[in-house]
Amino acid sequence: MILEQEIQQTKFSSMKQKATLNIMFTAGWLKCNQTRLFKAHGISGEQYNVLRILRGQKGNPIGVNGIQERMLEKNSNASRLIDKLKEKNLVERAGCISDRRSVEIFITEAGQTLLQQLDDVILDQEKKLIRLSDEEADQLNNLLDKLRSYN
Amino acid sequence: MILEQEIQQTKFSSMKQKATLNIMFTAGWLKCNQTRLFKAHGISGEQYNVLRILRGQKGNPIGVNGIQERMLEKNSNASRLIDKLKEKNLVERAGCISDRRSVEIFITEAGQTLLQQLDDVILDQEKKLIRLSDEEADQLNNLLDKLRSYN
DNA sequence: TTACAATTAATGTATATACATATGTTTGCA
DNA sequence: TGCAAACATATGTATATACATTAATTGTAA
Repeated sequence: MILEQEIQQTKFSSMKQKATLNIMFTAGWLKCNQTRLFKAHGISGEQYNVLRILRGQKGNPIGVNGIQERMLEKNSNASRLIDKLKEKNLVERAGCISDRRSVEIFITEAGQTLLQQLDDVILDQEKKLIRLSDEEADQLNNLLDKLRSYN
Repeated sequence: MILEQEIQQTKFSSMKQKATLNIMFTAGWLKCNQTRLFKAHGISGEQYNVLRILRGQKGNPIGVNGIQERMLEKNSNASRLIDKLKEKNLVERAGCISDRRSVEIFITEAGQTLLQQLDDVILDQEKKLIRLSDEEADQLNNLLDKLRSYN
């Protein structure tokens, strides 16, 4: 369905306004679809995001701040998300010796295992959900990058 | 900045995965920028969204369900958002006579005034924020619509 | 007409976002 | 050295999202 039908709005003040709504609507749609998958595995979308960031570190230490910077939602609260993940034994905290303000976070074996289980499921869902060719997806990526090209 | 720099991730499992992250990241970025504007006027982004839907009705009655359907975030909670708007006298509720389960929601004069104040500010911000030509914005809209073209 | 499913909205609970503030630690510079 | 500013993280509060459940009303089929 085109955006007009989805949100039942026929006119937009500008092409940019329509693009704004379209991006937000599509993001909500994607998130909604993914949430169900994550939930089935006992974590939330943002918790998954944190786990992926930690895996991407390949064992290199990263602090709460570093995680926050890499997150999709900049205003999320890494500190509390890490708490939740620790309760489930998916991550570990370790005080940093060289800077005692900082806390280093690592993904546990259990965390790695969970991510591995999710990898295929997520890719599969994305493949089904996103009705674009690789070429079109690439175009879309370029347009989004350009959209945000503040200086 | 391109997505890779923004979220400091260099490799993606697929073009579609990258597009997913890019859409979510860009939506978060747009939302974050708009939130500040709304806050300055005492409402939240989703409250603004509800007000816009009501204005779009041009006086035609719409129930809580109808609003929910038109919202960008399908899992939001229109009932409670309307509560908040009512507290600020931006909307009114009226019991529906033909169906006593239903409640009809209308935007008040104060709500209209607030929207009018916000209209220009929002458009202006979008104009500054979104670094695309109208043609590119149109392309983006088409790609997003196609992306979601489930049957 | 009654019984039951469908609907409409409200509410309850857990989690997340948005933003301000607090606490402890480090750094830079007078 | 001493002290203010900057920094890293945690916490507090209000709002929103995600989803299940409740309560009232309506539609419908036996």
